[in-house]
Amino acid sequence: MRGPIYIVIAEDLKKKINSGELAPGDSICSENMLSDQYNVSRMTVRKSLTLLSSEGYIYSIPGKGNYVSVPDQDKYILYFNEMKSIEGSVDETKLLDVNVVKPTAETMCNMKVFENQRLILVRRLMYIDTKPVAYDLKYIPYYRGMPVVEKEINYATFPELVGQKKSLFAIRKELKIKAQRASKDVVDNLRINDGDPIMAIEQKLLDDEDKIVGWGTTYFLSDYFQLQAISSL
Amino acid sequence: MRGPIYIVIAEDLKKKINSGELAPGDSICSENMLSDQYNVSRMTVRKSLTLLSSEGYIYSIPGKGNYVSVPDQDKYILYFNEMKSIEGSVDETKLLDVNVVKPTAETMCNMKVFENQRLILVRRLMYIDTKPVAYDLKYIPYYRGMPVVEKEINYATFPELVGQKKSLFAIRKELKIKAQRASKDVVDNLRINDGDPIMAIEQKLLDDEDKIVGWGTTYFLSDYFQLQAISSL
DNA sequence: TAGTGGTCTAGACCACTAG
DNA sequence: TAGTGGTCTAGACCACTAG
Repeated sequence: MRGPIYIVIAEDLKKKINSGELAPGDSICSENMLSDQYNVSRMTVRKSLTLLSSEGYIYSIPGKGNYVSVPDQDKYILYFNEMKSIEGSVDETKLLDVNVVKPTAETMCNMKVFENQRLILVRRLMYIDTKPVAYDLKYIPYYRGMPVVEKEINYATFPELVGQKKSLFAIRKELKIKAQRASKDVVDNLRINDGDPIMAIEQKLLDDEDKIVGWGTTYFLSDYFQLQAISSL
Repeated sequence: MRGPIYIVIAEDLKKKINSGELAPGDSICSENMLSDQYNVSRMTVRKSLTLLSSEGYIYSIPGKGNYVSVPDQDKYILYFNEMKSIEGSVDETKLLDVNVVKPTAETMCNMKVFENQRLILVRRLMYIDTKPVAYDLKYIPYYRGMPVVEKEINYATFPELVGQKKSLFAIRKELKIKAQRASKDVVDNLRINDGDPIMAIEQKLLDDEDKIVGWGTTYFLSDYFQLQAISSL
């Protein structure tokens, strides 16, 4: 139980919250009371409370006091990387082709672009033991003079493909995860049977101005793919 | 750009990181230099840096300095609640049955219990427009004298079923998400065709001593189910 | 040895809450 | 009006880094 005092105070409060002694909505001793109890300055108490607040345990109402939060039961941390997500990891990635294409109705809608805009379409296959286990389609807005270097594309994840200019900090990502029957395109590329179950993960990449800088879907053979998530907090 | 000075300093640094002016690994001006630049006390600068650190933008090496983090590209925030996750939301939940059962090989393995332990098995169906769209199985360790009140179970989420004693803060959860063909049990309950694609979400609940306090799977009709996640940071 | 971040103090002033 | 949390200061001492 050694270490900085502010950690000790924070741990003491955490214990009370975890045990249920302090329930969601309950108020916590005022900062002045805590600094008396622990015989520390108010700033040290505030350091403990700031920590607990940033971890989601408490919140404050200025002028009133600090209170125990209602834990967000539905929030999870998910790790996903289309190049690393496959059980046993991918042996090989094969770049099928890179093309500049006209937008379809689907891509126009999803990427919010007009008919005259051109898109780069990158198609890849991931293999385990020479067996294709994932099929990957990615669209990136095409601008005149953009270099499309195939060598760089092969092993790059989506943000790497897109974020050459901007800092990776500035790129937001959204995932949609669904189970579905394999479509004809997927059946052909993964050499599976019509209607086999597939895990489809759609990725959308947005820059700091909310412009869509990339959109695509990875189709995973369901037997080779599983996502894991853990509760945050 | 008004507001507390420590927020201004933090936003200034964030801008430099987002624009790429400060790249991952780069060192940040020392706390003393920043307090000179902004004409504030070192404690105020430290407040800015603590904020950026807790948000994942920077980290510090004591004795050396503060540095820009390598952003965790693969980390996402996922919201999931088996009672609210269905597109258009569930109209009705039907409790099929609650039974005290002997553990199977599967539950013994997943819940780390022995043959002599008994389990409560709760089976539920979720409906939209009288159509069953999700089938839910949950196991909870049974202890003598445990009340099994059906009324309370019907609309409860998993943590609510389990966490009556402990604080909800103390319960950790793990999800496994996979696409699969419907098994016979699922086919029968959801009244679908053999082999239809299903999204299976397995939940494991652990208490603060890492004991497994609940385990179960929800099988969603894939047409009615989609998960969304957004990049954290 | 000079500089760095980590911890802690004792004070100040503020806006806000609630009796 | 007494008490609360929010911001900020000017100092102190520490262990650590790196020349």
